[in-house]
Amino acid sequence: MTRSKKTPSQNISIVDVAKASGVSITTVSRVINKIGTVKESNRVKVARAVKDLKFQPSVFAQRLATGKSNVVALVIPRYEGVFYSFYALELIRGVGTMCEVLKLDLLLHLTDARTPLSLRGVGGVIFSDIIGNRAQLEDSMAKGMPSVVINYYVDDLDVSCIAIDNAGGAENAVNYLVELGHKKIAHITGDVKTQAAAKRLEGYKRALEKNSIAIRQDYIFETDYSRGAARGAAEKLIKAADPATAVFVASDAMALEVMAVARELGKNIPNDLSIVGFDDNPSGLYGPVGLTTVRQPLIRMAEESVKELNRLIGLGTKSVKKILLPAELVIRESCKPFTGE
Amino acid sequence: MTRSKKTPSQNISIVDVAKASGVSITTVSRVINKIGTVKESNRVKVARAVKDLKFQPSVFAQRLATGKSNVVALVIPRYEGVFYSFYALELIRGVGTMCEVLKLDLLLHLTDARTPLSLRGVGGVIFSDIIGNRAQLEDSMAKGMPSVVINYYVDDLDVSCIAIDNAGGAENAVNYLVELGHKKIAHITGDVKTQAAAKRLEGYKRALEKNSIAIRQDYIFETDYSRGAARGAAEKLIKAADPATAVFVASDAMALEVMAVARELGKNIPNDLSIVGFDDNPSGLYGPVGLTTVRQPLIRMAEESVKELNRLIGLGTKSVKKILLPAELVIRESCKPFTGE
DNA sequence: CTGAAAGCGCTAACAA
DNA sequence: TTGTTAGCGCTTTCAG
Repeated sequence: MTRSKKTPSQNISIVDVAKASGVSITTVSRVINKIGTVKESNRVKVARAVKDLKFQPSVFAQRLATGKSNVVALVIPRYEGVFYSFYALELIRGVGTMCEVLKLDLLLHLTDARTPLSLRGVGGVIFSDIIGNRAQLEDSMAKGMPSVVINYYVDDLDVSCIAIDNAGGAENAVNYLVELGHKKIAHITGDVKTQAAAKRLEGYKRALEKNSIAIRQDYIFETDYSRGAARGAAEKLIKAADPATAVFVASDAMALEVMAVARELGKNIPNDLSIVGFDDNPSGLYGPVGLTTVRQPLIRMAEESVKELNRLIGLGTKSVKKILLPAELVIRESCKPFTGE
Repeated sequence: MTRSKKTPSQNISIVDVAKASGVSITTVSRVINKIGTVKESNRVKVARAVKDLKFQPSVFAQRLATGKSNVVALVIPRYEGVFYSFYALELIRGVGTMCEVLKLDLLLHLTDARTPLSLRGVGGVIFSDIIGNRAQLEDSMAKGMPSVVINYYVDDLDVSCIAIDNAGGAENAVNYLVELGHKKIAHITGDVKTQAAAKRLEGYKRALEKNSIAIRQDYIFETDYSRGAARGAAEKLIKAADPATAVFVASDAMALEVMAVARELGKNIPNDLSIVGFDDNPSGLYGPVGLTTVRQPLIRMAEESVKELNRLIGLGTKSVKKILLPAELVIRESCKPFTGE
């Protein structure tokens, strides 16, 4: 069985197109790559042959010849809390969509932080968050690989990054509660191993300080972003001897759980407890009272990261950009002014 | 500026390794590809050179030379309801993890069903569901591309597929309700454009028929899998003149919404309404009463699909497998025997 | 404006 | 066991 033309487009190469259109392969290459210096009549001939033969250039040959790759690797730490989230899906959606637009190939790497990444054949890398896998980032940079980090603001490395202003967003949320008259404001954190959760906690503290409200350790509940942990925290929070009148929760998913617990314990939201979440997860819209929350531009962050990476790949240079996107408060119905004494 | 060795491993080629170890590139190639016919002493020499030089073969050159590609494309229709789900994330996680294990590259395609897929350089394709993009599947098959479809049982095409027994799972769920004594059993469907939702509806009807319970159109509420739609359906269902005593809901996310609505309307779960969901979404574990549901082995389905694709790619043949994975009932607290007259 | 020819880095007969 | 050599399909000088 000789290697015959089995499937159209499978074996059609630039040579076939060249023959069919009566020019050299060089000229065909020029047409493919839209290099202007081709006589119109030839361009048309080649174009028709390409159509007729359903020719699609081999990406491998192209990449081998040019040494360039338009593969974008998206690296997501296979970290329980992080991956199972609204965040992960939004991210993949944003990055995926922008890659389709820019004609980039998206390679997905779900990595345990330990194994070194295989970056062969990759043109650039997007690191989604940095959780224990800083070594992978540094490795990538050392290889001269265009890299951008998202959802993590990298201070001490010369790398492009795009993150959300988590501290600022948290501060807005808490300020809002303060303006409503609350003084006893609790915080249910996310997993503080993530920068996002750590920054939200930081913003919470800063807002209290600026408003001269003492920080009470018994009002801070550390969790891992899971609903189970949120439930536990909520129970403690509500049953406390001197309970808070408002709570800022590090994610909407958790905030919804807090709402549920409150209701089960006979509390009314927002009359007995004001709640602010973080994410602007559409789930927060349903349920009896809309969840007041902090909106993070996740899709935009994801899209920007692809654009930035594309810029870096194209440029070949190392000009680095650090972007912090604002997070904005979205007021719905889960907060009430504090009317106690 | 000449093209000098900028970064180690960037320009190291098989030639360098051959020189360093004093053998031909062929021998190096043999060592890389673990072809046995190499004298041990040479194998060691080459291995050391590879280590020292941090040589990593160029995947492009390899693929160009062999004509093979180990890139797996995962095609997910960019379809609102589908992508925003527990399902999508589990799927990506399962496929992603198995690809890392089998050393396959995972290419993610979020596609609108219209644009023809660019499959150049891809070794095989996994179609997640088929929603309006059957043409893409047929195209892929026509090109002789190893293809497998998941979450959609394809009857009429000679293609491997792995799906969940949605009809069977639904039947189990409804049978369980019948066994509990319920006669008025409603169903809130998912988006029946998806096969999964259609099959669940089918299973619901079949179970009723087998139990000689008349199917009532006013007990069937069609939705699009969204929480908003679930809410609307739940309100109608509960406020109906002759309300059902039990409901089988096509997804856990929706079932949770139904629970919430019921509570808001002063109903007690499970005393006033028994609820069964579908998915075994961990969210169903929290909340005051655990959600009885149908567990689908999503991760397993995802993993199997990669294995199957890998088999097809390796085999080169066209032996097709069609697998239906069982969906099992998980009993928790959201259902009670019917004690009415 | 065009084409010949030299690679890109690797694999796979085929000889030795 | 090993090495020689001919491609894989395309891009890119460099001469026309």
